[in-house]
Amino acid sequence: MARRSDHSRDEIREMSLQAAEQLIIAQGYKALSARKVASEIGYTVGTLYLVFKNQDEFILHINSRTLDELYQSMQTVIDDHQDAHACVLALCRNYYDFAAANANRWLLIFEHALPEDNGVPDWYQQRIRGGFEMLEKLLQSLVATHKPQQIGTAARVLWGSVHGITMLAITRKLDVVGIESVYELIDSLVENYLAGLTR
Amino acid sequence: MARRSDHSRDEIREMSLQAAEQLIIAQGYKALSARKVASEIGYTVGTLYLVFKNQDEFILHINSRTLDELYQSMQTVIDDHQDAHACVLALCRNYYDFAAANANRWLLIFEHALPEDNGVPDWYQQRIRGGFEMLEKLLQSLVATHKPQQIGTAARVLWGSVHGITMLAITRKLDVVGIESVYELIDSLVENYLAGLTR
DNA sequence: GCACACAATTGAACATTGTTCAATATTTCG
DNA sequence: CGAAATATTGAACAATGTTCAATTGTGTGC
Repeated sequence: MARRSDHSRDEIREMSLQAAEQLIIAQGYKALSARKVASEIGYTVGTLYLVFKNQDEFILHINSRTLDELYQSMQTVIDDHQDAHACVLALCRNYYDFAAANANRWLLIFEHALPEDNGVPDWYQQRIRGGFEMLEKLLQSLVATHKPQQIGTAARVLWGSVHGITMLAITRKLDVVGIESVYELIDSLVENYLAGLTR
Repeated sequence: MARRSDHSRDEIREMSLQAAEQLIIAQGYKALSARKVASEIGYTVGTLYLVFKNQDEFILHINSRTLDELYQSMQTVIDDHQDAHACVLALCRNYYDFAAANANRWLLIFEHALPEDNGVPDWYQQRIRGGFEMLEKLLQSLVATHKPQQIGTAARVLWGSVHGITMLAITRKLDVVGIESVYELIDSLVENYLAGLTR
């Protein structure tokens, strides 16, 4: 039996999350199970329930870490660009790149959510808001003449659209095979939508 | 015991699919289970496996029926509009309306798909293609000067974008509560993207 | 009408899942 | 060193998808 001082609660949390991520990366979210994670970190199921309330909360934390990584990669893109227009385009491509490179973890974020999900905790709702705010700042300098509300709308349209194209592309529902690359779709969206906005 | 002549295989298929749809509509896709469906139609689990290969195939048929309904509603919209521009806009709104009105069944279409899904049967892949073709025809008359490949791209961009906005709206990930309605987002997408295309 | 063969249907069985919690092992403290 | 506190276990429960030998109903040939 593992001794109680071998690892702190936080260490067990961290180990569990890492083990879960490895499982998901390697075999997809359906392969995730409490027993597998527990045995991977050298503990048993019961211990996991000391540290996470239940599987929902566990997955919420996994998703939160994935979102953190995504936002971090977005920040890098923002830091690398002077021109706002080029930056928006790069950000949208980056969203697809991230999703493609981390498909299984990224999919978990959306497989898990239910329509009746009123119970999503505040800290998670905040995480979601984070992405929009980055985009809103950029759009603000791009279409300076627009009202804040219009910019909020534009940010949501772009975010949702790129998300949709990415989602369908990754789950192979776009009926696109090599002919048009996903970049082409994203570029078409961004260029034409922004052109329409600033017309 | 139900007698063997009480229902044909096709009747059992139909009854199973209807029972499953009721379950999903009422309680979401997670409430779907072979035993529940079986007991609902007055048979037992084993019978279901005479009629469907496994749960994956079962869900595929449920989704196929949902897609049929969606396409049917799209066809109605198309028949009701003369003007191509207005028709595209109405179609996009219709996509959200359908998804909102049939949230649980519509979500199942996307919860179920995996990235490694090479094994999606042809007849299902064809069903997916159906949506694009409707949109492509419309866009053809709208941006007649464009090459067929560009129209294919535009159809995929619009489809994916509306899908993404709809998905995030329905799963409450758009951080939009009343302020901007989803129609506003869809209208903004369609008007500005089409304006960009025809500029 | 009866027995036999065939086919439809069952439901027990298996492995696996999330989750709980009394029992146990280990550490800490007086 | 003994006792109290706490960390950890793992058996137990209900539910899942899936299989398949056993059973039961039906139709056919005599």
